Amino acid sequence: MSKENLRKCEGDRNDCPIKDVLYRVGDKWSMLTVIMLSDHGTLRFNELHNLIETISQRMLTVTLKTLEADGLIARKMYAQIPPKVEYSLTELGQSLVPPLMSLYEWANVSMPAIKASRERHQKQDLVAPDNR
Amino acid sequence: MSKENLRKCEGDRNDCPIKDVLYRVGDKWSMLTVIMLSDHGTLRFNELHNLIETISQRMLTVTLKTLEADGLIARKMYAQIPPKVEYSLTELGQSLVPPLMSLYEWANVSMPAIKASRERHQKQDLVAPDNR
DNA sequence: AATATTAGTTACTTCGCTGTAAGTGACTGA
DNA sequence: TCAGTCACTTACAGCGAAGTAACTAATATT
Repeated sequence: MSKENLRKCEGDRNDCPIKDVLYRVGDKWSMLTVIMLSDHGTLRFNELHNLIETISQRMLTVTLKTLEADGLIARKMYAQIPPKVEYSLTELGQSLVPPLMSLYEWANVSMPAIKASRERHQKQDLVAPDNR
Repeated sequence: MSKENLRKCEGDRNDCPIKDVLYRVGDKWSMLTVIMLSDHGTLRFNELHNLIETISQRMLTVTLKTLEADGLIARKMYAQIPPKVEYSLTELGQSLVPPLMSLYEWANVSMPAIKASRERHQKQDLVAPDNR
């Protein structure tokens, strides 16, 4: 059924749903942000900034902007000073959470095996420095 | 249950399973390669190269190397000339397919809405070029 | 002698995502 | 008058992933 679609991935950027989804989901901060909002419901800018300790202000605004432009999060600002802005997941954003979680669970289960495999390969490289 | 773990994502690189999985899965060609192998079972280098039309030889070898180092694919080479090398998914690699597919299905369902949202936002920007 | 085949390697460049640091606006409270 | 708050913006710099193009080994075929 979806096999026909998969073969389209031979093609370029926009025709390939796999590239699509990776481009949307594969950056450094989007998924963390989505998950934080899924976890806490609604958060203000600085609350997000505190939760995702290592993100810079710039990257947080950039991330929030693209997520909002894509309709994954909703932004509600209050006309008051100092400003107050609240972010939350839209329905579309919430629909991302389950597939994301399944990837997350996979990572939790599989990362040990992956890291073990990486180390095995590193050792092999060291053992055979290859005459050249 | 996993909430405790999620909060760890505040921390840095190696402690965060979400960054882990994105780093492993979020590059440009790895997932396409995994899915092609899941779809076709076993493939030779040039067969993969033909299936993923836009990948360069270099990126294909790089991608295959890291996937192999991480234990996601198996590489079997035959001692003959011209060379023959076959790639296939390991069990670990196969375990990645279902979560990947759930993301892929999400993309298929949600991309239209996302693209519509993007266009709506573009228009808004054009309508309000903001006096400066 | 030249060409084709397979599975790569090597050197180099480019692109864009990400990070750093400083500045902004509008108002409040000391 | 000056610092503080909140949610940003802007300009600039860096680095690593990705791309390009040419080259290689070893043999069979013409």
